[in-house]
Amino acid sequence: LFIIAFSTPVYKNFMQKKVSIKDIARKLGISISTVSFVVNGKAREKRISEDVISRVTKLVEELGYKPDALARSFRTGKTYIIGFLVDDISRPFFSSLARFIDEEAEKNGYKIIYSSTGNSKTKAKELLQIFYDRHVDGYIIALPEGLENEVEELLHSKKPVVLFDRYFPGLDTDYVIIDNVSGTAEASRHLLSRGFRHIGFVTINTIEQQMLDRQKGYEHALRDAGAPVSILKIDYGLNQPSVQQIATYLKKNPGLDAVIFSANYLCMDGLRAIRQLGLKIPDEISVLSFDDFELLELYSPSVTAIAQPLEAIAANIMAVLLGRLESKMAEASPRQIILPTSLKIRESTRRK
Amino acid sequence: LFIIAFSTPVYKNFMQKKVSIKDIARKLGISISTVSFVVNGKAREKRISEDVISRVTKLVEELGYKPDALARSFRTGKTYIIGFLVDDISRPFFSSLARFIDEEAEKNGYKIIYSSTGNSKTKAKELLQIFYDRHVDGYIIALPEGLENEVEELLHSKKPVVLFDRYFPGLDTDYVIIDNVSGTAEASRHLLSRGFRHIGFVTINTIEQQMLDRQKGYEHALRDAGAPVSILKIDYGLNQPSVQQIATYLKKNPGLDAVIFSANYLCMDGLRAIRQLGLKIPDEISVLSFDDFELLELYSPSVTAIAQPLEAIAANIMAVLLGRLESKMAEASPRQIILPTSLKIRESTRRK
DNA sequence: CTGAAAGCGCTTACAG
DNA sequence: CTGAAAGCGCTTACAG
Repeated sequence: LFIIAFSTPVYKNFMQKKVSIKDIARKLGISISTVSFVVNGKAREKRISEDVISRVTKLVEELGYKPDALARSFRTGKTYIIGFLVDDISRPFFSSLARFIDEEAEKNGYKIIYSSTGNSKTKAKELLQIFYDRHVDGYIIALPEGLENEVEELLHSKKPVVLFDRYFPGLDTDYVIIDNVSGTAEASRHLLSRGFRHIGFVTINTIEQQMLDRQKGYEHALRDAGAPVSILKIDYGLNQPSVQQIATYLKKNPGLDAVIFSANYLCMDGLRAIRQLGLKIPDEISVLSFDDFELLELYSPSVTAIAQPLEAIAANIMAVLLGRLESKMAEASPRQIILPTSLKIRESTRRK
Repeated sequence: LFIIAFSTPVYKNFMQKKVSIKDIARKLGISISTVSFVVNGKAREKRISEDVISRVTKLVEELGYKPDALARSFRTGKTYIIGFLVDDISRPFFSSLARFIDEEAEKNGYKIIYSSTGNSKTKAKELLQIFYDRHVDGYIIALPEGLENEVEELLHSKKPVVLFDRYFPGLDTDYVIIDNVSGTAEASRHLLSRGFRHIGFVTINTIEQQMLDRQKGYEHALRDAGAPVSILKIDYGLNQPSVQQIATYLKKNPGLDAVIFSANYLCMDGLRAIRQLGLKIPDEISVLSFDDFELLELYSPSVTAIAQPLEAIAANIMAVLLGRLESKMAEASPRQIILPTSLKIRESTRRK
């Protein structure tokens, strides 16, 4: 970003007025243009003499001059801020990504501002508007259902937009997702290979693409094996809490010997339901979760899970975004990245 | 913040040039000063005629004019950005706070940029510098060990600084913490009242005030009851992982009938150690954790925990910070808020 | 009651 | 090889 290493912490010198480009120019008896060129690494390009370069460099270091970020942003329109829009930053999946993404951004001089939509379409629109108004340089978005049009319009702003977690088949944009179909297919085959035949699948009643894909992987694997398919679609926001819906489902289907929860919050509720019913895992029912998280490894028995490659997701998001920002691939066609999941086999799916 | 309601999403109109204050002024044949006054709600104060006010207001709405955030920040020095510095944004405690804090900030037109120090003092200094360079309006900081001087210097910048989670006794600044001493004291008395006498305490080898306070509460309660004190101080970053250190401690102290883990990451490792040793909770050993999190409620048996009032912490942080930002209490003396914890009694501390 | 103008700290064509 | 100047879009003393 800057070509000069600034070692002096500047906020330690509040008392003295902050140094501006004018100060440097005046003290050296040269113009601010020249100082600007040197500071921005355009000295050679502008053919500034070696002598002037070194005098500027020296004084800049001495006085701890840094171009004011606000003035620069105002002038150039670049804020070095990236907007990160998620359902809920407090969910482990998003907060883990937040950590990795921030670290990657950091290395390139960017900062992240985030916001949680809480799954509200209205809120999501407002937040995108706020990001836009604040001139973020790029967007990282877990696309809320029904926001396809807004995101499409955002693309006209020519700022890079990278979707993740979900995508919308009709949107021709960058995205980084995981291979949901293969993830659940592999998990289903794992259960089948361990002798489970009556495998239930718990999902939510939605049109979200990633949830549909997960269901598809399960259905395909079971049909290929000639095993019966049994799906519970939870209605969120209905009067009945999901723990109860799952408990009812399990009671009504006593023949099930395994169940796949298609999201970690469903698995949490599933574990609660199973505990309520007093079922033993894995002897009475085998459990498998989409999206691994700390609890599953620590639970007794530990729970088999389809893990998302968090670090790889973050790395890919940032590689695409930074690539576009640094205009190495500003005009390249959309990069659509699908990462493999990995199955963490644990005690909850022990062979019958 | 703005007195005018802007309903038209502006990012939907990329094609047409963004409207500036000049456009409004030109179209109405008045000066930009007048437009500015009206837009900033200073019309009455500046005694602008009702006629002009309504004409400006109308056109502003019609064209969807919004003052450019970047220009305004540059001019006024206010960025409406708050810097949030934590150990690790992916930890549930911090990410939950991040969610609440963002929501509160949102209501007042502020955005949050965050950074994780990863417990590195050097990193933390750099990050504070970056926040400073970006002209954040305020700081919310989980004070890293050894950064007291830097934070003290930051106070000279006259931007509000609110510490949370930890504080440094010598620093006369705003902070929001919890009552660690009472938290562990209450927890200890709970165990004693349930018939446990040999209660161990697992903490880390640190000078962090909040960890010392937790230890103090435990020690006081046990001494008051005439019960023996037994403390394990984990050395983080040593060759031996903490799970092993805890397992060794438990093996060497077979007389323990309960153990308090003074942080949730210690409890996680503790649960792993207990599982390794094959000890039954709570029959062979009772477990209690400082800092509640989802896993503890779901674990079998569910684990008793000292819960921090996350929403209250966030609300208090923001109340103090926004109060200072809106200069209602710009010069008031430091607000030092200590919030009570609450004990979530669960199966892991069932009476012997 | 309203406007002309300075200025926030930069970057960048343009001129020489 | 370097400088004078315009301008980014605002806010705010100052003048009338």
